[in-house]
Amino acid sequence: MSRVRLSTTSYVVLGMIALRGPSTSYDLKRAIGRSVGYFWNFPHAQLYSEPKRLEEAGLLELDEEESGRRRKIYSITESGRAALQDWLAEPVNAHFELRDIAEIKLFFNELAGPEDVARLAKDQIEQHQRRIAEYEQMQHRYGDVADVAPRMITLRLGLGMEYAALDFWRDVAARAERGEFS
Amino acid sequence: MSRVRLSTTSYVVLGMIALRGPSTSYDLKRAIGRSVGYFWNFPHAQLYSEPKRLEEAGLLELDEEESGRRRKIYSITESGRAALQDWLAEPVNAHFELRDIAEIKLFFNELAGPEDVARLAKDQIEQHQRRIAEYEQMQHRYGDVADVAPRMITLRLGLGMEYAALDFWRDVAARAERGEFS
DNA sequence: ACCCGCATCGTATGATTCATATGGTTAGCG
DNA sequence: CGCTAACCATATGAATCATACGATGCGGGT
Repeated sequence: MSRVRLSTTSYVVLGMIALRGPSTSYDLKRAIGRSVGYFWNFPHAQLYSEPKRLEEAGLLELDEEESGRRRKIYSITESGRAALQDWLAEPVNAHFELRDIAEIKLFFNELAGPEDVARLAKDQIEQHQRRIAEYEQMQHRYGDVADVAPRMITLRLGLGMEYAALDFWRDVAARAERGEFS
Repeated sequence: MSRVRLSTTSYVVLGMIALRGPSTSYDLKRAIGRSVGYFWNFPHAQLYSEPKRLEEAGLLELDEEESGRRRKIYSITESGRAALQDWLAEPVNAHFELRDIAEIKLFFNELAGPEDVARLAKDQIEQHQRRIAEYEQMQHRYGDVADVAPRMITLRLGLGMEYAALDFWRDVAARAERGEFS
């Protein structure tokens, strides 16, 4: 029950367990992969080490499966829930962070060949179309399942950004076509 | 001139020096802060260690100021330029990555108080308005300065994403108003 | 001329995070 | 009943990160 530093990752773990109920690391990995993972990346190894830390801090409670794999099942404690709620109530002063290699390459277009830019744009268009299809399928499947609907709202933002990106890269492709990067 | 692993950061450094000409680490820090920094984040310390690495690998050339601070001035070598161009020609198979704390908190809205969501939305609206103003000012100032214009194209994507986010959070704020998160 | 204060500039540090490789386990199918 | 594909977990060293601190020099005021 010692005092520990909680990172964003910690709160995602707490939040996921609070939403889903008792979960194993693997459960978390899968649940996060289809949701929060889209706007906060995790190496899965962290989903094994982090719950352990949180358990040692008294924010999670550990239970082991009786048989089979004897997997570790974590559930949230009162003080875990309290920590989470405090965090949710805290103001967010940060702007989102983006890491986009494609944009970097485009920024350096002066140093690249014109066919490089065309290729880049084409690939990005495909990327975003794929992602849009993914999101839309989720929207379609879970959009009006009552007990998950409140979590689906972030999908709208995901889609909005995807469409913005798609439009942009289409425009870049058109410019490349017209020889603007030569 | 040993073989080293080059990261995205490495290429940004190479690219910046290729664009700007001979530069000190501090120059890089500033130039990146107003441009590529918006879609790839750097702790500034890396802009001191990375050029050193690249110099040891023969991709940059080091020159020291004669007087004063004797700052280290880096310029790109032939093999540096070649490495950069190879990278620019490589296809990008990755989708951009996002890290957005606000979205995480919204995802967990079921666990938070309704006034938390309203507050969150309000803050995000301000964040994005501020960022939009920033971008638009850049657009306005440098939009038709011939020698930097080709680098300004990424601004459009930045703006597109900002507007998508702004719309989204306005919608969330309106929903909060209507009591949808209670 | 000189000195003071602020902006400029640079580096070291320990803590986190990360990618990746490797190794068990189990269900279910043939 | 044995085999294989999917499932599950951890260890490791490298890369990244935030942050704190230290140094330098320019400009203005006296």
